Amino acid sequence: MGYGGPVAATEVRGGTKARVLDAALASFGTAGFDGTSLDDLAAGLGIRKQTILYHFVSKRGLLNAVVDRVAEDLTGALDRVLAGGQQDWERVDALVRSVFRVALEQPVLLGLLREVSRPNSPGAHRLRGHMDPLMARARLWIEAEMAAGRMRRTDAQLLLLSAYSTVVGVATEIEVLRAAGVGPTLRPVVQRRKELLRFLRSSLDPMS
Amino acid sequence: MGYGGPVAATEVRGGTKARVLDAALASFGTAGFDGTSLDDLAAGLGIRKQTILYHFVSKRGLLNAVVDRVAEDLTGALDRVLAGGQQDWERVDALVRSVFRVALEQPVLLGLLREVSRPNSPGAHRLRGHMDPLMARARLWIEAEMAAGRMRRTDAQLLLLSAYSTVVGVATEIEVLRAAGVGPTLRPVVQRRKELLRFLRSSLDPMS
DNA sequence: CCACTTGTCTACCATCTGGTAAGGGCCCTG
DNA sequence: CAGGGCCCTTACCAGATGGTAGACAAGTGG
Repeated sequence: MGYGGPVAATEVRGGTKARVLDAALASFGTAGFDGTSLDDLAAGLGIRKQTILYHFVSKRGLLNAVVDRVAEDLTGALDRVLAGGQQDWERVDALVRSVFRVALEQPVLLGLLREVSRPNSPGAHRLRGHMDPLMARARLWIEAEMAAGRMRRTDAQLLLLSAYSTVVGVATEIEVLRAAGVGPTLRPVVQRRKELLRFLRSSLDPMS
Repeated sequence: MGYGGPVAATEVRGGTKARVLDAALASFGTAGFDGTSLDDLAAGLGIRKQTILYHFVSKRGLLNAVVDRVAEDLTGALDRVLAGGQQDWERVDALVRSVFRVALEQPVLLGLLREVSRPNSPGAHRLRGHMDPLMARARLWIEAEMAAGRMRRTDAQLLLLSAYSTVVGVATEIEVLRAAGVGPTLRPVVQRRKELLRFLRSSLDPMS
């Protein structure tokens, strides 16, 4: 069967489940959920579709697992930043830079985020389950800062959502650029980061 | 059959073809190409799927027609602006405002644009066929302005692609906001427009 | 050594999909 | 009124899709 027979049955050659997860992330992020067939996905891994279903029960289950992993990656990166001791604006700056770093290191991750951000998309609900607490937490922090006079008063939620969609929009930008045959996409992405930081600063910095 | 029988055969009640086109635009833009089934689309219109295929030959044909219509709408709006006599920066400003106006009036249009901007997406190629000449035209104009010293020197193509993906990104933003239950989306979109204009101005205005 | 669990496979299925073939009502024109 | 084009329909199909059932190999623990 290509790779050399059934092998040791109990999860050898690098963890089938993890490999499926990676491939699914890439496929969902580029071809979309509907555009991904379990048969093709399995074939690409030298595996039968039923093996995928064994690990993830259903296609929806696979999507949920992928969403969970992505959310985990992102919140992990954010938590690591929050563990550092930055304050006020420095913290905002560090958070933004961290998210952009993750995004650049794993573009597929952004692709999935965009795919799943579409309303009525399966997985949108699942993603909200991860994002809502994060957003609420950030919102409370910002509002506390505003109350303490360390940040300027503004609509915290709208600010956060705007920042979020900027990040997701980076996925679109990367794809547009690649479609147009433009090579290294670093510069425009950095440009976006700069814009976002300026936007946040001009909205939050008490020194206008 | 629901709406009251076969009716006058020859295209009555508002033009079946146009109605299909509208519904397809909405469905492709929200559910995506793969996520749209001709049966469902037809059912939503009180029509049989074969009627759709009669008018558009195939699903791909339908997508192409939808892409063509969207491109037509956009280029039409742009041409109308270009017919006006603005010069230099005023022309850029008017073009950006025009595109954003169309985008706000027909959000579905943006949805499709985003869907189709995905590489490997069917329709991506078709869209490029419409966009490339537009882009080339804009690029030549900008470069002429730069040569004449009326605009600052910069990478025109990258600038245009960045502007384009900003507009497409608005679709993501609107969807994110709606998903979060935020009501009127006017303000953030205006914010994006402002950002884009500032970006263009700071890149192009010879008076730094 | 046997019972059990785990991971993968083969076989099969119901449903849905885009698409073809063919027919029929309606209008226009000769 | 006969013929043909236009619009939409019913009937049907081949292929792909997600999912179920069951077998089989290999490791694990008593």
